[in-house]
Amino acid sequence: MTVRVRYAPSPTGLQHIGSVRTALFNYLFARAHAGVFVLRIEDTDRDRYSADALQDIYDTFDWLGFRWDEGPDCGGEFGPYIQSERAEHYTRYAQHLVDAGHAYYAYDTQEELAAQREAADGRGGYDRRFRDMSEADLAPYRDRGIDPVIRFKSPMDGTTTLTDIVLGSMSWENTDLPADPILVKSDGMPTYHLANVVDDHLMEITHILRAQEWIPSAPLHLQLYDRFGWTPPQYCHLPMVVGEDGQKLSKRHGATRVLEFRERGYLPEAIINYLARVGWSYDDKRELFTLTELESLFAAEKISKSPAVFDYQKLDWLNGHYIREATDERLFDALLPYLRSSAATTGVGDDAVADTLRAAVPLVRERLKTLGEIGEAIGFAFSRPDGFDITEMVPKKLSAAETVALVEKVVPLLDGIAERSDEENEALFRETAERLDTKLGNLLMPLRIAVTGSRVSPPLFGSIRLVGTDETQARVTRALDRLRAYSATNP
RNA sequence: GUCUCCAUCGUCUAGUGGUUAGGACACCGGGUUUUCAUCCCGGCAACACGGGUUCGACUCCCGUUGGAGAUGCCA
Repeated sequence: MTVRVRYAPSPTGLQHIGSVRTALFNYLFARAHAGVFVLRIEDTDRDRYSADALQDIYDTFDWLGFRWDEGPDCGGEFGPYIQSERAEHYTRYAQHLVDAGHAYYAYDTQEELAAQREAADGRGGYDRRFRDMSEADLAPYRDRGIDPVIRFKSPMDGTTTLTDIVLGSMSWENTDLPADPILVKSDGMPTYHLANVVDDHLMEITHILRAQEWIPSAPLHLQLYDRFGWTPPQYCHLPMVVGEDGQKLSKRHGATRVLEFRERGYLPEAIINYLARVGWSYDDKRELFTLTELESLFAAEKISKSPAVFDYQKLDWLNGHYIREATDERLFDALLPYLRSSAATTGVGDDAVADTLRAAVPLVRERLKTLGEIGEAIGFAFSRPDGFDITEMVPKKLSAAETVALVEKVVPLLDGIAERSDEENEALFRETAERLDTKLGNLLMPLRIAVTGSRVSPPLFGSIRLVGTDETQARVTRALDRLRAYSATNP
């Protein structure tokens, strides 16, 4: 039997990093077993439906670069793959359950249910009053003019046992379970419970990999399979992804929406590599995995049971790793949009930005954790840094006057500096430092500040090449003037 | 409250009765280096607690504590 798994998001919100982890595990599980990965849109909540959310699903996976084998956009023999287009199935099977005496119509008003819930002190407790009501007793309720729901006749004794691939076996006393959950809402739409069971069966899903938050509803699903006379799929509940406080990951922890990670400059391979490792491991050594490698290495047996904290720092490290590993062309293409939209390049022509970036790629690749940092990293190449504190130019253990003297000696070396190779420049500055009996750093740090405006920058000679000889000389001259003025008033 | 699940360094984790409890991120030192970063080397740091079972428990059982999820005409 071929393995068939599904990712079944509901288009009510933007794709969350935790949901996508579930999608990834499903995808990898399918690939590792030469199976089929299905995308099914669970849009049975008409109130919360959002077209943007639907589009976000497609955009997210386009970006991440892994796809489903069957789905609304590519079809498949088990379609349609959008639940709102499958209404006939749910009503048919719900009616089947009613006819077989496993479900019934209920005519409660929202107010009555709210009152019951309050009386039960938040403990659920539906009173099941329509469960076995006679036709005669039912009549007045039918005339209330409200659209009924269909409720499941949940068992009132016995136990239900779930066998899970990662968690093992767990059992519930049926009396502890919610009383007669709703299968079909008053608007005629199925609830998740009915729709998911019917669809998973019809679509011949063999394994369900979903987050542990679904565990409490698993017994209901099992009971439904039983009433339908179907064999349930294998369950595999995935550990939750939480924030550093152990709570469900949310906005206050940082980015949670997947495309937000793209906006911040994360590479899809970093996201995939990171996500694969939260709640799953390969062995006691390996951290780096490509999607292709994961497709053959993934094993459900290695999924962990306990919740995992989303570690943004580790993601940063991985992202830096993949940035360093990218080819120049790839990195250039990836970086360009970030640089263009950066404040550092406002008013700069597209060609000029691209030319500068092309030259800067080798300079920044080992210095970036995210693509979004590019503007900050080479902003000095686009506009003259004027705001810096002039005392920054003065190296440790030197006075302002001594620094002025040193920089004056260096100015002649600036002629044609951007046209010389790093090796030539380095040799030149080393000779000079030796001749002046000072450290190389004492020559270069003041220059670095003058040219880039910061003590932290890409390698000096490369940075100077981005700026050009003329502009470098202008910046140094200007900084030197400021330093002289400072030196005069602060002897 | 009730039900269910979970519990190894700060974090992600390896470990399946006998290990100096391993790796990675982060952090702290050191080296390379024109700053930063990269890279290399080193260090810090964990089996929640209490009972059992056993010759022997991080590993098995029970309890406690802690955490999480669920308790919807949302998924």
